[in-house]
Amino acid sequence: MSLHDTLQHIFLFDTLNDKDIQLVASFCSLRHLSKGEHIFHEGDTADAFFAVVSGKVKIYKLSPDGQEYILAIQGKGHLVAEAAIFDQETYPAYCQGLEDTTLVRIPKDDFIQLILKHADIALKILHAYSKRLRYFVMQVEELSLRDIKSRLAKYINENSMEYNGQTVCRLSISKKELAALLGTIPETLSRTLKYYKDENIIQEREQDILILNSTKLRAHL
Amino acid sequence: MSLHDTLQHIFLFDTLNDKDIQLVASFCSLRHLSKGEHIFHEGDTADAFFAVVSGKVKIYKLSPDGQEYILAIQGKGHLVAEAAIFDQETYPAYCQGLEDTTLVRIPKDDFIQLILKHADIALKILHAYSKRLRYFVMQVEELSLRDIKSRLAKYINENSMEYNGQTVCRLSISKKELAALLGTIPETLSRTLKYYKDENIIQEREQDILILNSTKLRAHL
DNA sequence: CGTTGCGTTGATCTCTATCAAAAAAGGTGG
DNA sequence: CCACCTTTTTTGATAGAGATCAACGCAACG
Repeated sequence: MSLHDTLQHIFLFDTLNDKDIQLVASFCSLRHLSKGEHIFHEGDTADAFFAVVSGKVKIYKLSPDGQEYILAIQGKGHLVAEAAIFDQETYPAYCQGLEDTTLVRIPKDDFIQLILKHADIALKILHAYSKRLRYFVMQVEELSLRDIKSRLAKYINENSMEYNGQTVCRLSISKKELAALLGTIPETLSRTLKYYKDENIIQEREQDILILNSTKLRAHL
Repeated sequence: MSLHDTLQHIFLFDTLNDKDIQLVASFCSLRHLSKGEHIFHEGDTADAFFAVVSGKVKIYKLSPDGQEYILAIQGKGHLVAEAAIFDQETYPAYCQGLEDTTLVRIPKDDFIQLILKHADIALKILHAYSKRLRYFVMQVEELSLRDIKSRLAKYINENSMEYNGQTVCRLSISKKELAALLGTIPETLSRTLKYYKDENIIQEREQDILILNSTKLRAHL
């Protein structure tokens, strides 16, 4: 797929006419990321943000003693680092590919010029910001008011899908990473999963978590 | 001070000419809030956001069992609920006056129209969003990787000022509220303050915390 | 095969919430 | 200004959640 076609499918730009897409294409570029590769590190100069075309990246921070905390995992259609663009000069976290990933790189300065001409794009990115902000408010709330049982239950609940009669949550990330995403450590995650398994609320099968009793699971939310 | 003059001093509008300020004044209004009074509750329809003119408000959430968590305390010059405007329909938290407070109420729909005409205002609010987002990212990081000693040290450090030779942190909120802001309870805050006092790192005097040993304090960050 | 990293399990320890109660601080009405 | 009541703050004792440390099974991989 060409850059032009790719851009048309990014929600930020999907109202633009052909001529304007052409303009956007003139300053955007595709960036491929192998598994484990970084697009940026915390503290790097933030001169661009990204839209995920395919694959998945994790945004994470490191504590002074090296512990990792995952702020978000962004897949197809998500924006990455859009928050760093209108404020400071540097990225506030690390961004690394969880698998082979393709992104569109959107340079800061050109995008600002675009907004000044197309105010409706400003509204769209404001909308994206609002969603992101709401997500973080939720995170803060969770971390300060909920325990790990509850956070895990929420994760499973929100990431499960109906799959020929079964409600399944596919773990597309490692348990180590899930732990970091839930704000805990692998040992505790393992024990919490065991708790739910012992209570016959869930069951593990390869990459999947089968939900046996969604009522009981929701009771932990 | 008239609404017109007040608006001119809000950073969102400080580049507008007199005629446009007139326009903004036509849809904005002043709102006075007594101590303890709410502007909005979680779940209320979000049809406006606010700018604090004087006083102070707290934005907080309640857990199912009634525990309060303060997301932010906003004083003069800050925007309130700007995040709720471009996304969903409802406020995600409560907002209550900590003291007698005056705010400008900015209705959502009119503001969106304004942005479409003045794209530079879009940039300003995007800037405000970025700052807010960065703040929450920091909060999430703190809550998941730092203990309470560290969070308190950070608070004292960031809210202290030089005051004739002394480094002082004025507590403009109650300790109960400070506890809720740090994501803990008053008992634990009290004990943590005691720890720092016993270590001769700080000293309390009326509304103030005197920093006796900022090196040791920073060592806890 | 040895090595390396992930996941699980067990024992222990630390931090923080909870419960209880006293002390201190603030109002309020007389 | 004082007695009274309410709320905040502090202190103590206890319990529980989750981190840490250590060890082991297991799969992937050179």
